[in-house]
Amino acid sequence: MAGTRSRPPEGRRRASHSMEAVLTEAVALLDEAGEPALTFRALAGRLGGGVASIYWYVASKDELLDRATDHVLGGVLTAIEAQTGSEDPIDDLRVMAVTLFDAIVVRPWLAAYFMRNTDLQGNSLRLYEQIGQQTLRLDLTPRQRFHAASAIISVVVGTAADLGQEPPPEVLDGTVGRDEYLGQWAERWRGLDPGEFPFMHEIVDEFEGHDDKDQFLAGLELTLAGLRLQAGA
Amino acid sequence: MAGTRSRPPEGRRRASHSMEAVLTEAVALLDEAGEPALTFRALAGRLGGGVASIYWYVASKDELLDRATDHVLGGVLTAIEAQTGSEDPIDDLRVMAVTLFDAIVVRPWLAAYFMRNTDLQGNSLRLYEQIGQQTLRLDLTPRQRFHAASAIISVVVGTAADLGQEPPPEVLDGTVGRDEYLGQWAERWRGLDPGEFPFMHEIVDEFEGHDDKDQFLAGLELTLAGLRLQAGA
DNA sequence: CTATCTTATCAAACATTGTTCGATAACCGA
DNA sequence: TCGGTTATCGAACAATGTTTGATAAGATAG
Repeated sequence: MAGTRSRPPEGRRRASHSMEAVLTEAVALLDEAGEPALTFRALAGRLGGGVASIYWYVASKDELLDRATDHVLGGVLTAIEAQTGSEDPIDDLRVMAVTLFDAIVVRPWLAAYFMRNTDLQGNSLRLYEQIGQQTLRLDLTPRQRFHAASAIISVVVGTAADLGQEPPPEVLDGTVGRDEYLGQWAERWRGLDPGEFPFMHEIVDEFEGHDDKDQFLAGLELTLAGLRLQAGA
Repeated sequence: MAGTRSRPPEGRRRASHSMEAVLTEAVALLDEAGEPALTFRALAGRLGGGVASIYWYVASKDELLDRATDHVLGGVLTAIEAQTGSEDPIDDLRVMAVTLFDAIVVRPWLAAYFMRNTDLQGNSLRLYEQIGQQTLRLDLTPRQRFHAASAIISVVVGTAADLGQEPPPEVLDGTVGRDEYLGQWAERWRGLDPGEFPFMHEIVDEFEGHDDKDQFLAGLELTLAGLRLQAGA
């Protein structure tokens, strides 16, 4: 049986990872092609090692995604902390929400794992704390503060997830521009029965060529206006 | 080679499906154990047929999920249409949002595929239209109406997805009650440094034993208040 | 220096998944 | 009876997350 077993390849060296490297490469894969691109084999290839090695650092793919999420959330958090300090706590809340929103737009995979993330700890917890601290400057009850902070996070994540859904491949390939894509939907809606779909006809012109960021800002503003009203300011 | 090939089993009859049956069983599987429970093999087993047969009705799992989502959305839509007609359009909006929210709470898998659903048509389109029609009764610009309807959907789906995330297995198994589960988080937060986490200490009592529905209603009310303000009513 | 334990790596196998292929039954109009 | 469309199904395929057992490399103790 000698020779059957694969003898130690002399030229081949053992790879040496680190948690930092694993997370960095994982995030890179996620950024390049989204969630399905992050496979253990692709990640192992990037790290120049074997597949099973990754399991020394994380116990499962879920944990890998949790850690990757927390990893990038660290950057978002420092960006947010550097921008607080306005006179108006509502202005601060707006800035924080926008910063988080922008981060999710750049990394659409964040939204999905922001929700699936039951562990309110680490940077996720700190982010929640930062937003909540602004509500401490408003004249609210503890319960209202609890609801306000949660509502703002929901608005950001909900809108970002809704708008950040992957466009169909023909848009990603660049064969069809975004405007053209929106135009196709607009065209379809214009063909609907005006009696049955008066609203779609009302907004189809607005939809065509709309900006996602404006849509988010408008929704955020509604929540902030309600909050300001509630605080009696 | 005669005999090698599996000869037609005489007692075994061919199964006969239908699109309706496929979707019904698919929804049943999703309801019982969420998204991962819906596999083509499990579905085929329920239908008493072969795996490949399902591919005559749907081209992929994505399409299966889209159709299943649209299927249950039909029921939500009729429930919503039966409840409109209040004097105050904002009251109607609230009822519609709550109805949709309740449907997602019962079926947490809906939230995920509500967002991934790029095809704004079918019942999804009708639902959007129903919500939008209420904004027609408010004194708003077309753009404001477009943003308002989108914001409400985002609030509902975002909050439902956030709150409807699957609790850990120990809660599902019933070995640990929900109150006990919340209590464990509360305990952890109480151990945080009060100087660094003043907000968490402020709301930990509210969090313990809170109701998800109340949390949603509070967030929704903020958006509706902002909307009412914008409409100048 | 040697022995031993811990840390870290890896190839290979395993189970499960979505999907495709080719065959073939069941029905139906001519 | 024939031919074509509709519908079903077993078997195989490729890709995935995960486990196993072996083993190298480094640190630590004797």
